[in-house]
Amino acid sequence: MKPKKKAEYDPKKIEDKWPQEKLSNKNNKESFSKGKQKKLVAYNPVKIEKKWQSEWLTKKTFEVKNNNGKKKMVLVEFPFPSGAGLHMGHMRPFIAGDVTTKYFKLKGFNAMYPIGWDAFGLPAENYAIKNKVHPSVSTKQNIANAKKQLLSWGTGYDWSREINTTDPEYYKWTQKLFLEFYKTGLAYEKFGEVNWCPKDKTGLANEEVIDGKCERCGTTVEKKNLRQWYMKITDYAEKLLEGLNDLPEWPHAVKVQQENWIGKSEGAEINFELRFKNEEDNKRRGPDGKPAHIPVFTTRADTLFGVTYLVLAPEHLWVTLATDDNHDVLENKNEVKKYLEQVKAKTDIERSALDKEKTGVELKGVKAINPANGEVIPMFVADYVLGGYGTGAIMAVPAHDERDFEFAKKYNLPIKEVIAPHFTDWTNPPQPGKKVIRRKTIHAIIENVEGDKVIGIKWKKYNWQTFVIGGVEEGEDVIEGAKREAMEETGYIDLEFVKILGDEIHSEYFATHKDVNRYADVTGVVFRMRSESRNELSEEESDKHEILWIEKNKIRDFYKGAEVHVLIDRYFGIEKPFIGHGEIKNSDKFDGLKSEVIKTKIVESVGGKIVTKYKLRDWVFSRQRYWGEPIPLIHCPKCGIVPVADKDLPVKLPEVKNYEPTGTGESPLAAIDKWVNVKCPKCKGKAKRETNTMPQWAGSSWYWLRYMDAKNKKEVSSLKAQKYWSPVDLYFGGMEHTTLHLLYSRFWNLFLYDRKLVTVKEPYKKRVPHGIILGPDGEKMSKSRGNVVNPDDVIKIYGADTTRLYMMFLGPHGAQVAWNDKGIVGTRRFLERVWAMQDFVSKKEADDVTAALHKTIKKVGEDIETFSFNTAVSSMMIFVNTVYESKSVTKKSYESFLTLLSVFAPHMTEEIWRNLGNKQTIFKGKWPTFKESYLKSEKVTVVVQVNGKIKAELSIDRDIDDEAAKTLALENPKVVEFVGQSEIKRVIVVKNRLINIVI
RNA sequence: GCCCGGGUGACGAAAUGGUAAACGUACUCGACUCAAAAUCGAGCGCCGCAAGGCUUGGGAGUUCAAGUCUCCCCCCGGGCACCA
Repeated sequence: MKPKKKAEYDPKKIEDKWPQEKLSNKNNKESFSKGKQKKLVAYNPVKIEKKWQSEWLTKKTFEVKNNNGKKKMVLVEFPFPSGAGLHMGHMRPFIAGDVTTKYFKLKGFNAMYPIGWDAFGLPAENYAIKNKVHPSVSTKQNIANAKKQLLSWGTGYDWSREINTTDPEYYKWTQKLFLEFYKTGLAYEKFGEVNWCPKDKTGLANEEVIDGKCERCGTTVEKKNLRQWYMKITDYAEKLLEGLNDLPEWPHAVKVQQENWIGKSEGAEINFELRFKNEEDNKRRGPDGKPAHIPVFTTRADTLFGVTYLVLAPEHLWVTLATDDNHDVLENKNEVKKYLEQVKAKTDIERSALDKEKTGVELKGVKAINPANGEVIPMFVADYVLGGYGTGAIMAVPAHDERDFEFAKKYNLPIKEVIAPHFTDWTNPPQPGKKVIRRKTIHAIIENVEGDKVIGIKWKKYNWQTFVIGGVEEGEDVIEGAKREAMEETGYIDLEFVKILGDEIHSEYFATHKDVNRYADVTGVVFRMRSESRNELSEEESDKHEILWIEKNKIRDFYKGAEVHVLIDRYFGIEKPFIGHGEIKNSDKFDGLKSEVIKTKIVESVGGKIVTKYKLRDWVFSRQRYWGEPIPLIHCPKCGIVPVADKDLPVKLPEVKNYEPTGTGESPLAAIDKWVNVKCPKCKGKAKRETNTMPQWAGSSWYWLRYMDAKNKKEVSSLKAQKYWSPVDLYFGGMEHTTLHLLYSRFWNLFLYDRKLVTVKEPYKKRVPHGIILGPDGEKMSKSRGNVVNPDDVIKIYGADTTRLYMMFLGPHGAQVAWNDKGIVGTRRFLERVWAMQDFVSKKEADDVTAALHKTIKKVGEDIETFSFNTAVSSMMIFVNTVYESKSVTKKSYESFLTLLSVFAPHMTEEIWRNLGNKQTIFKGKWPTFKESYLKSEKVTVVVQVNGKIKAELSIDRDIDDEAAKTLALENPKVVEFVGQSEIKRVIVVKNRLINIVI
């Protein structure tokens, strides 16, 4: 544990260092203003920012209408309004989205930037309990506060579309959509073991358990048997996976993470028949007419002949039955029962700890039969096999699976190889079109007399380092061949054969010296020198390579080829399972075939079936808490579960005093008799409401649809509105939601698409993840660490424009960065300089300024579209620096520049824009266009290299032809000096950039 | 262990295979000032008085040319983790 530097952030301190008056350019106005005329008023963000914020709000500057030209919809994950307010982590994506949307507006798009409140959930409820206010009250306060913050940041949200998941007018539709799932059978009730957070006192979905801990509060999750509602997300596993292919603009990392979470694996189910000790048991037939059997799931059916035992998970039904009081097939029933109890006592984390030694117990009295070869094999129960995946039973192939190997070693079970290792040399791969020659070859390891070193061959021509290698000739066996090669290549003649290193392995490569592709059947052979007697090496041999003595422990460093590691392992007596693919052996009629291609054939030959499995599990959709959407169902003793009628939606949360979680697995709503007891909508008899509520993720699973049609009283979101706005063009958010909200909402959308309630399959065209903002100490911001920086404090000191700009300048949007005030003065200075440019406005400007402006227009536009906000800011700084060289700029250029800057620093640019005499807001203006012709200067600086090293710079005319450039370069005195009398082999000219002279 | 990102000055960082360190911070010097701050101007990777040489985590390779491409290794961040 290294000591961590404590956070040093203290707004007070910074205020001392940078008090308002120091930051404002009280004095510098004199130094810039050319004396005469009126004096420029100092830049004062406090005054300016408030003024424009309220004007934009009252004039509805950022509100958009439906069906109003080319659209863009920019979404940012809507915030949870916590008691602590919005933090730096919110600011980053919110400002990025704001910059981008404002840019689209100026580009002429009807660009929507909506916002709302994801206000249900545990934190709100816990906060309310702690502060002894009703969550509905605290939520209202928190929202008001967060809204104030957002406005003070200068964001351009469309407030006419504001939503709030806890508003009955909103959750009415959440409930309606839930019923849609229910009616289609995709929401179902089940009693069973679920993840339970003892602190939050509620069940959790798989996605909410991270490293065995509650995603919200970090408490270790327990298992509890409960009645819960589930969403059948597994029905959509394939569609969720396939849909990723339709999202070319999503980041690779996000797609990979979702793909892993869905965890598709294609394999086979194969039945293993059982043999009992008692013949009577063997005659029994199951309901399917078949003898007793265990189906196993495997992705490596090609290794079926290598199965040496079977393993069942402790939760496997067969184990449960075999150990109950009604059955008596096991000879060691008590031992097995004891083992099951031991397993049960372990937590999930203990069970899955990787370094843990594998345990298990043989199921004595029962055997399984390998359907491929009829071998009778033992059966085990062991907790390295999971009950919840596949069939809960595996066929163990210790020769080709690490876990099985480990288990087999521990319990002394047979290990049978069925695949010969195969390697392709990727540094020197087989070349397409070349002939493939298959040949027996040898790798000979020759030990010295003392036995502490072996011979290594260093090839002079090919940059290889090998053992003695070579082919086995016709009529020789491998030992003879190896001995012959060894003597030829090394000259040593007194060699004693020691051993052969196991079976053949296969290696494919391009044999450069023979110009063919080699498919080598390699055998490792070990010799020991009895004496050092040696023949003279032929000249041919000694030209080819030199002989080195390698210490045994350095062998691996000397010879690095992958296939050789297997031989070296065998040489040192290290046993390892081979998990790759290769040639099949010991497998009857399949021998000699490639393991990748025979899976299906083996499965067919034993009557198995090809199946696909997913790691994804159904989504536990109910919570035993108060502050969530009530599930709109009624339990009737006669009619069963009856959905609440549409006209009776929303089912409102009852206003109650006591809403603390019970911890019994029942929701606090269950105690509210007045609310619970209702009439059955069907038979009108006595019935009870469902008392579980929906999870945190319900309201956010469809919220973007509501933005499109926020005021609709009749439906969730009209298809007409959706047709215009869908899909969401850009979705800013965090990586932490990849397998939570982002997956859940894709699932809802895919389902609603199938129900024809939405118009597109995938809701978000492009996902833009941001790196998290760390505290000044480089650690995750958290109250307990005391390194939380409040954006409001920063704004108070520097102003919103400076803070926004710095937030964007801090680093690449996708990378995590530590919030550090160290550099923020730089962006403030930049804005001061932009402000002071008001004094530079004149009729003329230098050509440099015009060129710089056009370069900046191009760069800022491109950078915003690729979310490279940091470099957009720096290019604007370069422009301002250029203007400061000549201290004059035309009004037109200044206005163009202000428009670029306005998306980052809206307040100040709006203020100057109006000062310049514009009557309308800058945001009704137009994004400037650049002229290609201004981007190019007449002269360019070209670098002259000699052999790749820079020797001189030339200033030459743009686009002059290569020959002319070459001549100029060769005439340059510096170049002449370096080239001297040397012969010039080549000259490479890269237009307008570089000339490289090779001598 | 596997899968994604990363590793570049004192620091945040930039670089279609083509001048490494743009822009900003910090620092140094100069101007202004009685002085300081602010501001303006200049400098600022390392070694060297200089000429010049070296430099993008380490090692190899491809190329006229590598931070960028290929292979091996080390380190940091994130995700998954006995998924058969």
